Amino acid sequence: MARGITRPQVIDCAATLVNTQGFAALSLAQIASQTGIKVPSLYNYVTGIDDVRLALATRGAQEILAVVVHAAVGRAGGDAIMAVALAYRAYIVHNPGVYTATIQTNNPDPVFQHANGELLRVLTQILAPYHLSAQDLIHALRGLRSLVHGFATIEISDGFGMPVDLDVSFVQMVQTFIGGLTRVA
Amino acid sequence: MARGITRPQVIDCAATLVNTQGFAALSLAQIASQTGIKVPSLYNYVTGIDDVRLALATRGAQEILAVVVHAAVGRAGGDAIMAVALAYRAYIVHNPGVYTATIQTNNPDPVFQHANGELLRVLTQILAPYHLSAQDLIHALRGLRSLVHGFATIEISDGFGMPVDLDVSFVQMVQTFIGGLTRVA
DNA sequence: TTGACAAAACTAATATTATTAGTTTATAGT
DNA sequence: ACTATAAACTAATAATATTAGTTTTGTCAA
Repeated sequence: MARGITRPQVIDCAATLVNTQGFAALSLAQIASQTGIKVPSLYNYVTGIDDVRLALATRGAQEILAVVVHAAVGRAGGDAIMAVALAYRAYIVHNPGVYTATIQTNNPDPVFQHANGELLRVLTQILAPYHLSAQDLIHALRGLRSLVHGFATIEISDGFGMPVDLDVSFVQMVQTFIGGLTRVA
Repeated sequence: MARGITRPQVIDCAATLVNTQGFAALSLAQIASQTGIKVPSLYNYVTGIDDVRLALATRGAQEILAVVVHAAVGRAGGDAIMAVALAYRAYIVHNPGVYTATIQTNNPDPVFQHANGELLRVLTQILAPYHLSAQDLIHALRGLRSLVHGFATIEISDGFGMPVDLDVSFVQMVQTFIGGLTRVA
């Protein structure tokens, strides 16, 4: 009986599980087997399988915020948008399972909400130089999120069949978006 | 014992189920209860729950192809792109469960593959007037798919919090994409 | 009309998962 | 050393998918 497990360890275990085996492969049995305790003992750390999923979602939101902030510092304008988009996409591609958890049905956890709010704030700041109206700012935020989310989720589900460089496709798409911003502004 | 059930009826039932209750709510128990037969009897029509999911995916691919073709006929250029994008998005919003099935892990069903291939062909045809290079064509196809897929999936997961008209955001995003095409060409 | 055959339903049983209840064990503080 | 608590455990239950084997039902030919 492996005494001394912690909740973060359980969520860590779940994260590597979903990232390697896919979100659907998540089960308490898998986590228990990996952490060396029996399934019911997991209830000392989580309230159930849904709690694990929500914890993964919260972790994803925090990690995304971190990489986006890291990409944004010291950059401005289109340069910043491109860096953020690339970082965002890279996170999704390298953490497909956790990202899937992050976009599943809504998460009431205040930590999750806060991370998402901060993300929105950062993206808003990046778009500030374009002096968009309040309406156009919202349209632009939606567009940017759709772009990156759409591309990356198709990418991780292997939806792009063709053998043409994905990086080029992505950069070109984001550049078109940036171009559209300057025209609107 | 409700004799005379057919496989299409089973899949119909599954479709309305996932569209109303969400993809995760799909179960043989639900289908059985709706169709009036017992769970094991469903195995006369499907090989298991995964078969149901694949059938939903195939149906989704066919229906998307249909609405896209319908939107494309008689239009050209940016007009056609906008119409197709709007139709594609409308399908997703009105059939969120089936669409979720469609984008789940890859489907070997030749009917599914054929529908997807045809969809690609239609989109390619719509982009023909822009005289893109083979590479740029692929980039453009990826961009268009990412745009629509990303926006609609965020929309159906309630990811756009703000009370600003979604239609306007979508149209503006697609217009930016169209503008980018003419500049590349 | 009846009897055979096949299709389509059924019951029963098994394995897996999540969950709850109640019990034991280990550890930390007095 | 004793005790209180945290953290593990076993056992049991409910829901799911699946398989095996059985009964019912409808059709078609003798």
